[in-house]
Amino acid sequence: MAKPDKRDEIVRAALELIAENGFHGAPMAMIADKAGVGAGTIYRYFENKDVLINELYRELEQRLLTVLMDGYSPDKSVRERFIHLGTAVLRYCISNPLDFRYLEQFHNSPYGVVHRRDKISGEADDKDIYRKLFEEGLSRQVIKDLPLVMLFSLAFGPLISVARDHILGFVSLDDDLIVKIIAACWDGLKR
Amino acid sequence: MAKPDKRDEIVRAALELIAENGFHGAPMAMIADKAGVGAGTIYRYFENKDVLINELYRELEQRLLTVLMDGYSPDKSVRERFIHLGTAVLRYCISNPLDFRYLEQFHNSPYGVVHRRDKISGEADDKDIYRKLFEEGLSRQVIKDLPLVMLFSLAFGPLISVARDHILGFVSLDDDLIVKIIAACWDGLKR
Amino acid sequence: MAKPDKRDEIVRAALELIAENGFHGAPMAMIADKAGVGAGTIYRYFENKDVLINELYRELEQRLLTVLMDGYSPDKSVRERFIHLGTAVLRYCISNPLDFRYLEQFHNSPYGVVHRRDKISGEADDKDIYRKLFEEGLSRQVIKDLPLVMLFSLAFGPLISVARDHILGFVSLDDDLIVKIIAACWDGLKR
Amino acid sequence: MAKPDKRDEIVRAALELIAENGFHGAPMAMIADKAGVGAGTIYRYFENKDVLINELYRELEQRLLTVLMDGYSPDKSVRERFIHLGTAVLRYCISNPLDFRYLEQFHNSPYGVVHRRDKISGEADDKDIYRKLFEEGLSRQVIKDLPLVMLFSLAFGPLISVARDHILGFVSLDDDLIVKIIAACWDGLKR
DNA sequence: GATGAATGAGCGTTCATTCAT
DNA sequence: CATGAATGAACGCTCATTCAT
Repeated sequence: MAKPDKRDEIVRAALELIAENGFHGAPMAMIADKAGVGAGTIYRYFENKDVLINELYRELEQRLLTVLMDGYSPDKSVRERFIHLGTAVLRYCISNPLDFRYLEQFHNSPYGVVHRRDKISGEADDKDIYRKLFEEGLSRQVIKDLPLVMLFSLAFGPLISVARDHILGFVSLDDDLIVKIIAACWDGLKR
Repeated sequence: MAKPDKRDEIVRAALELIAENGFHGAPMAMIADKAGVGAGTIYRYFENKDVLINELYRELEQRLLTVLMDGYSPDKSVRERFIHLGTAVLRYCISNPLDFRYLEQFHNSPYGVVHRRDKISGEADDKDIYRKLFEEGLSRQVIKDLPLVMLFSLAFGPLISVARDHILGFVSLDDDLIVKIIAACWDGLKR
Repeated sequence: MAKPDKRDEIVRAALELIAENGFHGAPMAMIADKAGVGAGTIYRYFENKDVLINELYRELEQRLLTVLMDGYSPDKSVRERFIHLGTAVLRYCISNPLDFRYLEQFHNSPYGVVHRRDKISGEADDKDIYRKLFEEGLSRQVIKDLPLVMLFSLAFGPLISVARDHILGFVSLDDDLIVKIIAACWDGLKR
Repeated sequence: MAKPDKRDEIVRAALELIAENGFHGAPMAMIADKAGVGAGTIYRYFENKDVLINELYRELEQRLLTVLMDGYSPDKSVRERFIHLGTAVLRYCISNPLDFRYLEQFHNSPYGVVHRRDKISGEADDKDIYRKLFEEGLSRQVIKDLPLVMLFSLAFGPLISVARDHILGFVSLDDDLIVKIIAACWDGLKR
């Protein structure tokens, strides 16, 4: 295995450039430059730009999942768990704006669609915690009887939107507002 | 005067290609081709690609606004008006998937950010109906006391997410689900 | 014959645009616009852009020749005639900067080379007066014994250079300087 | 470090094509082709076409300056120095016709005007030798009392014209004629 | 393994010219 | 005759990818 140093630098550089400038505002040469490696070196670690983009996505997803699971207790009520997760997501996005903007770019691009399709018969990941939580909520009849994907929309739609507004400077989220917005999302979900 | 025929064909082709492939999956030559015109012809109607993209956006926004206003009655309750609007938005997106995907691409791009910033001191448009509605809801104390932008997130976040899922085939929205999701959004908003 | 009005407008517009912006700063559409005619109309009067450029050149050459001949008396001495011509040329260039700049552009372009080659076995024109004058000067042994083309260079080189400098604002030619520069040219020529 | 080989080939190709066909008769693709490199390669060495054109100009100017200075002795008389310089210029132009035609194209274009304006508060270069020479000639009262720019015109105008005629085949300059034309220029300048 | 110079297809855009009206 | 909308070849330039060193 090649020195992970270089791989890390490439990934970091790609994250920063793509988050700030979008996929086509981040040429491979610029990524290489920012990473302090030769242009050709990127291709030792990633077959091509698409692969780099997808692997970077997976890494960020993993980081987010780790944060979500930190302090997550399956013993608490559905509502409490929902609030734990929502708060964690929002705080993560706000304190890691590059990660958030990258994830957004990814989702709003052909990559995102492919990715979701691939996941219809998916393995365990961040969304799965939610899936289990929602399924439990459904069976306990504490949340609305709607298809899972719609519950995701109800839960994530406002969060993502609000996180973007914060990052773009249209609102300034503090702890109070974070709590309130998540409570509001819960109001949308709960039966 | 130029036959508007050609302008229309260009706009239609651009809509379709950009909705399906994103801005950089839609080269001018391809748009021209699909529109059945010469490459240079586009430039008789639009100064450059940016202008084409922005004008197309404005046209779609206008169409959507028209649909929203159809049957909108300021005399009804805040809740009823919210449901009218939400239903109209969702129905429009579902029956005009290209429009919806175009609007999404636009919003999730530098164009969209610029557009929003430009509109901070904005004139009457579709978002303004919502603004007025929310302000009334706030003053009547029927919706939560949150900044306007967050109310937008609460209202639109789930709608957009759900519309996308429908278009990508992840859910199949029927009238029943539409009513339910909008009711859920209302639950998120209402005090 | 078509209304000469339009032809004149086209020629005038072409002169102005080409003099100010060069040949490729003067698209046919812009010339048509400035001339107040349709783009296609130009092609009724001139087969193509090259023809327009060449005909315009010929017109300017003719105008200049007329000015040169005004008050020209074959009876005066070679020196006096030379000074008459030089003064006339310089005054013309200074008071018709568009004409001058056009002529310059023309000479310093493939058109100019072709034009000169075509003229090696040439008819009567402005240069011919000079040719006769120089031939007479040679036979009278009042000017240096050099090939004709070199005499032209000695006579015109400084004039053109000085006219350009005046138009570009690097010198300001007044009557005194005009007289002096032409006298200097004569010093270069005379035996 | 890139082999300067390629840069040289590009420069040579650009020189040849532009000298022969003018700036717009020398598309980047054609230059690349003639240089035996890919179209994109040019942009590794020159930011854009303008930069290529200007750098090539500067290189030629430098070469010419070197030739001028070779054997130049500030101790000789103004006349002798003038003749040294003029002879060197003319010989250089004649034996490097591509250089000469390139320099001409450059001077007779917007580039040239910008270049001259930039140089009004200029550093030492080829023209400066002339400036010093003329200033000395003025103070010694051996050359005519005219503005510097006009002295340049008197000195260079005929030289350039005669060099062009030679290159286009309208005269054939030999050593004898070179000496004579420069002597004639001196006659024009001297008091 | 690492490099970065080289590549060339592909982009957005311009403009001389044509031809239906 | 006059028009100007339409054309498409050609331009300057970018960038993902390759490969000799």
